[in-house]
Amino acid sequence: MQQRAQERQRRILEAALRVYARRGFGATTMDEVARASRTSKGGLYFHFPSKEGLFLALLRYAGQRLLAKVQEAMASAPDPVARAEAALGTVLRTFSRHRPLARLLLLEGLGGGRRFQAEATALRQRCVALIGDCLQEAVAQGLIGPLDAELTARAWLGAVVEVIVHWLLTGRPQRLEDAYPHLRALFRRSVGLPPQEALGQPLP
Amino acid sequence: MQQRAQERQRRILEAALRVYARRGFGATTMDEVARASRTSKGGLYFHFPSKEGLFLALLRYAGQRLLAKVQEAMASAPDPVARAEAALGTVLRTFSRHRPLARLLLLEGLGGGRRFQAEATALRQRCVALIGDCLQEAVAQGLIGPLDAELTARAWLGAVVEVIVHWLLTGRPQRLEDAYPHLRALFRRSVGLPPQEALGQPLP
Amino acid sequence: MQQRAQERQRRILEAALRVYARRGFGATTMDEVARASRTSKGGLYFHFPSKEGLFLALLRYAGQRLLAKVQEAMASAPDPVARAEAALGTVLRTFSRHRPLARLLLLEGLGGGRRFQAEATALRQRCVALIGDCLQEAVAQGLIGPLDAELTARAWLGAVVEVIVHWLLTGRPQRLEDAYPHLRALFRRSVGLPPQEALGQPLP
Amino acid sequence: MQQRAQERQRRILEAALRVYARRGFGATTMDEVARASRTSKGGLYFHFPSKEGLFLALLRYAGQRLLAKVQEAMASAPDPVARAEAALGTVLRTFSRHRPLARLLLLEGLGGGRRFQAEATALRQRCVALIGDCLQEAVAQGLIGPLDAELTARAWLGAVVEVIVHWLLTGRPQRLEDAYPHLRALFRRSVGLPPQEALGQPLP
DNA sequence: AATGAATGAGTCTTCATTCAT
DNA sequence: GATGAATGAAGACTCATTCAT
Repeated sequence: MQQRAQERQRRILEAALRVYARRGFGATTMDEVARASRTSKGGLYFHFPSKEGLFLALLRYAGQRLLAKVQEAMASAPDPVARAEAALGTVLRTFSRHRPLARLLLLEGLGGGRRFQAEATALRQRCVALIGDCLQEAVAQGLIGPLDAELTARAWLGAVVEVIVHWLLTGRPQRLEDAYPHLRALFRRSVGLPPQEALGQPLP
Repeated sequence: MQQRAQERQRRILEAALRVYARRGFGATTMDEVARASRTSKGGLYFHFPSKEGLFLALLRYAGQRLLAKVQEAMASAPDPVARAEAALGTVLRTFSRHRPLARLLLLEGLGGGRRFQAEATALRQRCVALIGDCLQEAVAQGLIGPLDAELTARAWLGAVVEVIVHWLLTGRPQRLEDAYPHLRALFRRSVGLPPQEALGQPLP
Repeated sequence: MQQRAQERQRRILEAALRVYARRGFGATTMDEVARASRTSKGGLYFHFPSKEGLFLALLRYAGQRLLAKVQEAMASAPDPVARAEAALGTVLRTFSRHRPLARLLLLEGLGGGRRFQAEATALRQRCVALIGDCLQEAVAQGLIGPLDAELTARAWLGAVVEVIVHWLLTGRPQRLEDAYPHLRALFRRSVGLPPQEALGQPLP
Repeated sequence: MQQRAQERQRRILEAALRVYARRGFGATTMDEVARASRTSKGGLYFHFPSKEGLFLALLRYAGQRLLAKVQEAMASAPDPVARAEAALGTVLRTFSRHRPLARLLLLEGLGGGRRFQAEATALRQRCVALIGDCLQEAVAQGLIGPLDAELTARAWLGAVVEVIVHWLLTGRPQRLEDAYPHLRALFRRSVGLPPQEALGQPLP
C-alpha cells in the first residue's frame, strides 16, 4: 500500500541518517541500517535498490529538508541582501540543530566516492545559486557594487561550511549560532556594505 | 637499512597518493597500492601497520608538503596582510598544480571515518592558525580594525577550500588561479581594506 | 527458522568433527569445513562466530555426546564400583568406535591453545568427578578402604586416556577393548579389591 | 665455528622452549622466537631448516633432558620396583620444576599435527619401555606376580601425566609433588604390593 | 511485503621463507 | 655468520545481495 510503503521508506531513511552519521558510509553495513530501522535486510532491498542507492536517496532526502528550510527563510526576507543572509543563517542554524544532517551532508557526502560527491556538490551548487541570485539582484538594484556573484556566493558558503565542519569535529564554538554575527559582518563588508544594517531594522 | 627503507617508504607514499586520489580510500585495495608502488603486499605491511595506518601516514606526509610550501611563501611576504594572502594564494596554487594532493586532503581526508577527519582537521587548523596569527599581528600593527582573528581566518580558508573543491568536482574555473584575485578582493574588503594594494605594488 | 537453522548447525558440527579429526585444528581451513558440510563460508559464519568459536562449540557438542553415553552406562550398574568401571569402560569403548571423537577430544583439544585446553580440561574434570563420586560412595559403603577419591579417579582416567592415545597414534592394540580387562584388574587391585568380581556375578 | 654455533643453537632452543610453552606452537611466529633468542630471523634459518624443524629439534632436545634425569634417578635405585617408582617420581618432579618443559612435551607436542605427535609419542614410548622393563624384571625376580608389563607401565605413566596436565591447566595441587605418595601407593597396590615399602627403607 | 538464512566474491592481514648486503 | 627488508601464497572474515518461505 502506498501509505504504509511511504512510511516505511521514511523510517528507513531516518534511521539510515542516524547510522551513517554516526559510523560513516563506508563503515556502515546494511545489517546495521536494517536493525536501526527495525526492518530486515530483505525489507531494505525491497524499498531501495542497493546500499549506494539507499545512501543516494538519503542524500537527496536530507538535501530536500535543508533546502526547504532555507527557501522558507528566504521567503520572508525583505530585500536581496537579507535573503542571502537568511539563507546562510538558516544553513548554520539547521545544521546546528541537526548534527547528523550536518555530518551526512558535509562530511560523508564528500568522502564516499564519485557518485556521492556529485550529489553533495549538486546540493552545494543549489545553495550557491540561491545566494548568487540574491547577490545578482542586489547588484541590479544597486544595493551593492558589481561583483562575481557566483564566486562570492561560493566563498560565503564555504566560509559557513568550514565553520560548521570545525564545530562538528571539535565541538567549538559550543553554540554554533554564536559564530554567525561575526560571519555576517565579514560577508557584508566583503561586498562593501556596513557590517550592521541601518538603524531601526530589527534582527530576526 | 635506513637509506633503503626510507626510500621505499617514500616510494610507497607517492604511489599511494596517486592511487587514493584516483580511486578514493574505500575503493582502493592494498593490492593496488602494492602494484602502484612496485612492491609486494608484504612490503607494504612491513613499512606501515595497516591500510588505515598507511593512509594516515599519507595524510601527514601530504600535509607536510603543503604546509612547507605555504610557510615558504609566507616567509617572503613584506607585511602580515601580505603573508595571509600569500598563504591562501599558495594553498590555491599548490592544489591547482597537484590535483591528487587536493583530492586527498580536501575530499578523502574528510569523508573516510573519524580517524582521518581528525588528521585532516589538524591540517586545516594549522593553516587557520598561520593565517589567524597574521591577522592578529595586522590588528596589533593597526593595519586593520579589531576582529575575531581565528574565525576570520577560518572563513577565508573555507572560502578558498570551497572554490577548490568545486573546481575539483566540476573542473571550473578551468584555471583555478583565476579565481584568486576575486577572492583576495573579497577577503581584503571583509576586513576593511581596499580590494587592491596601493599603486606601485607589483603582483607576484 | 528454528528447525532449519538447528539442522544446519548440526550438519556443520558433524562435518567439522570429521575434518578437524583428520587434519587437525591448525591445518584445517574454514573453506574445508564449508565444503565438508556442503555449506558456504558465509553460512559457517552465520551460525558460528569464528573458527575458534566453531571449534569450541564442537568440543562442547562432542563432549556432550560422550558424557551422555557414559552416564547412560553408569545408570544401569548395580553398585558404585561397577558404576566407575562402567564409566571407564564406556569411555574406552566409545572412543574405540569413534576415532574422530577421540582425536578431537584427546589430541586436538589439548594442543590448540589456552581456550581449547580449558574446554578439554572441563570435560576431563567432569569425567573425573563422575568416577570420583562413585569411589567416594564406595568408601562410604565400606566397599573399599579410605582414599583420595578425586586423585584416584584422575589416575584411572589418565591410564585409560594414555592407552587410547597410544592406540590412536600407533594402532595398537588392534582392538582397543581388549585392553580393558587388564586395566580394570589394575584399577581394582589399586583400591584393594580382587581383580575379578566374586563368582556368580555375571559380566556385562 | 663449532663452539659458537652450538651455543647459539642452545640459546635458540632455550628461548623457543619458553615462547612455545607460553604461546603454543600454532600461535608462535618465527619473529617471536627470533626476538626471544636475541637473533634475527635469518639466524634462525641458518641453524634450523624450518619452523617445524625447529620445533621438532626442540621436542627432541627437551625429551633428552627429561630422559637423562629419569635414567639418572633410576640408576641409583636398589631394585626394579624402586627403579620404576624413581622413574615416575622423577617425571613428576622434573615437570613440576619446569612448567615450560611440561607444557611443551605434554600439551603442545600432542596437539600440533601428525609430525609432532609421532615425536611426542616416541618420548612417551621410551618412558613406558623404561618402566615396563623394570616391571618385567620385577616379575622375573618374583617380586610381583605376572602381568602385562607394557600396559601396566603405560597405565602408570598415563596416571602421572593426567595429574601433571591437570596441575598445568588448573594449578592444583599447588605442590605437584604432594600427589606422588598417593599415586605411588595406587601403583604398588595395583601390582599386588603393599602401599609402603617395608620398614627401615628411607624415602628418597 | 517481510524475513533471515544462505551465498561467495573480495579484502585485509599474517607469516614462513628467501636473499642481497 | 648475521641481518632485516622483501616476497607472495594462504587464510580468516566481511558483507552486499539474493531468494525460499
